[in-house]
Amino acid sequence: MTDQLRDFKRDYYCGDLTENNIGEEVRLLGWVDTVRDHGGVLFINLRDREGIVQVVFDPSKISQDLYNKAKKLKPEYVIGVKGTVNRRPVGTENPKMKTGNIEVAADYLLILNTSEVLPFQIEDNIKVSEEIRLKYRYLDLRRPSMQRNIILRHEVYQAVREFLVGNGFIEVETPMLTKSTPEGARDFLVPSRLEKGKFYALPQSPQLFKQILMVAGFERYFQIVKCFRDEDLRADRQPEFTQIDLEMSFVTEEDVMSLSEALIQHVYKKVLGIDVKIPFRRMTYEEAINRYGTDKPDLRYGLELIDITDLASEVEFKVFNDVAKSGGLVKGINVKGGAKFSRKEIDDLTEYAKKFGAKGMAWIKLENGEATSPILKFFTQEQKQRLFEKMQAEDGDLLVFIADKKEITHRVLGFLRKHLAEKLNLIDKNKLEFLWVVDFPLLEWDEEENRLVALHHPFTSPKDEDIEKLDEALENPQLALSFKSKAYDMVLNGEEIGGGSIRIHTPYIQQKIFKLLNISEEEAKEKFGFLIEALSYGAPPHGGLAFGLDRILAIMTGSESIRDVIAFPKTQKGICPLTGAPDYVSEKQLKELSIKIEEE
RNA sequence: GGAGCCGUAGUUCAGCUCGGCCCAGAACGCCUGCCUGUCACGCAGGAGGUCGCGGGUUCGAAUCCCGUCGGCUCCGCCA
Repeated sequence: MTDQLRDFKRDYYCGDLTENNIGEEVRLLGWVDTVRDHGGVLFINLRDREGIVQVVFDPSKISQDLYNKAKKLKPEYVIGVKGTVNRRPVGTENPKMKTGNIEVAADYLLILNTSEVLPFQIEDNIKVSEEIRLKYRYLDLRRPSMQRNIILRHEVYQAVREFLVGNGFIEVETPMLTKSTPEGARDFLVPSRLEKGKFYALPQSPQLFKQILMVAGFERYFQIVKCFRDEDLRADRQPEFTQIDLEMSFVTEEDVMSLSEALIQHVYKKVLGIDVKIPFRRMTYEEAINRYGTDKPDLRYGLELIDITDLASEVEFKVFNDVAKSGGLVKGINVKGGAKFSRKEIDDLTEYAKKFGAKGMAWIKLENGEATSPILKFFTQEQKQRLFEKMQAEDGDLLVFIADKKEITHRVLGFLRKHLAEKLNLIDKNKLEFLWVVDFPLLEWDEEENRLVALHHPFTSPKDEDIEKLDEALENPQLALSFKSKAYDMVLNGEEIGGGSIRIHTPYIQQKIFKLLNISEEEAKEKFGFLIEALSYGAPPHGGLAFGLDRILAIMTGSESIRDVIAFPKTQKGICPLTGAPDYVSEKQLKELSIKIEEE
């Protein structure tokens, strides 16, 4: 039988007790962390949210009943203890514990609940599969490191609110049951009971609502909000995730960026005490792709891409030559110190490159004053000289090259660069390299759908100079591919942690963009009619941004995956091992919704 | 849709290459006893396993083959 709590109240959290409490009688509540039974004196570590303190049951000083009761204690029993805070006897202090100089001599014990034997121990640095951790998430979350992550998350919410409210932002909730939109990610659908055959969609983001709030005249909106995308999962992608969403009226790109970086600076200072320097570096999309092969470069290390297409067009090596002359791109990376790689390691790099679409990878090893390579025989002495100069090659380096269509060369080298940095341990984990990537293309060509699609989203404003060319582009879609948008991404250590844009705020430009995207007038009206209509009633110029809160937290806490900063995440198959969701529902429920399950 | 790694006591793993000495072993946890200052307490003893699941090969399968399920990482996908 367990005891009732009745009027037993806690005086302190375990971790808050200090030497200043010595002599005080205190009541504590918490979980039995560990038990050390010496046959005589019995020690337990009592744990609550704020920490751990040692509690002593000394049979020579307490009643037989109390001692016998204490003997029953096991890990994770929930107890209340009354006792006196004492200084520990000289020589028995534990410098590893925050409360290691004191202990509580118990004279009263409540056993409020017992615990089954645990599937894993409640401590950090345990090796347990994530599956088990997620199934018993309530135990996993008792571990100090997980408690820290979730509490840090809470502190970030507060810091965000503090900063944004202080800057005139108004927090508004937007609907979770909303309308499916054709562009973008796959929607999660919710069947409507009252409107048979119709479906709500869970929002991929509050994009349209926040724009409408600008039309409604709120000027500055924010929300910490769940978003839903029914796409495949990754370490940094969950089907439901949290955005810090904001939108402002009468602003330029620069206004949104400077406010956003100030927000990040505030959060880092407030939560981690870290000074982040602003303004962040700005880099155009074009520069990012050319130098790093990606639109979210990790600037914590070098390994930049070097263009040797000109030289490649002259050499006899057919692979280089053909690519260079047919409008492709030949680029290389100088892997400093890479000459120590074995032939096997270089072959592995080639295999890695092939995974991302490369047909092969050329390489030159510079070791002991000699150059080893399968391709150098195609180079004249003078060409070699120029190549080494361009690559800034020295003894001990490994030069790797990819020759392919522009997109593939960049893509492959972008992945290779990251892979090499990890392999060579070039990444300083303590560094924070923020940057803004700006001047994104407005549109890109979708091979599958055979039409132009928005790179960001279809409400993103083109640059002013391109707005003037919209009519021309409707005649000649090729021209549209050169358009730049007023979009910007915040990148931290090679991860996109936020992105946004200045939006289109007039109905006629929005309609032209839909036309460019080959969205018919009927479809545009059906899907986005309310937006176009809203824009026609005095919509102010506006723009905003959304941060991926989970990703920011993963970086702040040094977590490998965003699952470690989400209280109840899902597995890669979108399953919640704790609750067993998703699951079948009753025939009755389906019938009410007029839904029939088709057997495979 | 595709690729890779993994799946063996409650947990983390070893055993698998080359089938039999394995009706499977270690550590931690658990149980019992002893132990009056420990804090990774100690000491002695003990319990605990559908080797993910199904099928096949074989005299014999944790081990080889096929299929399947699950977890993780990645590609595609994710405005």
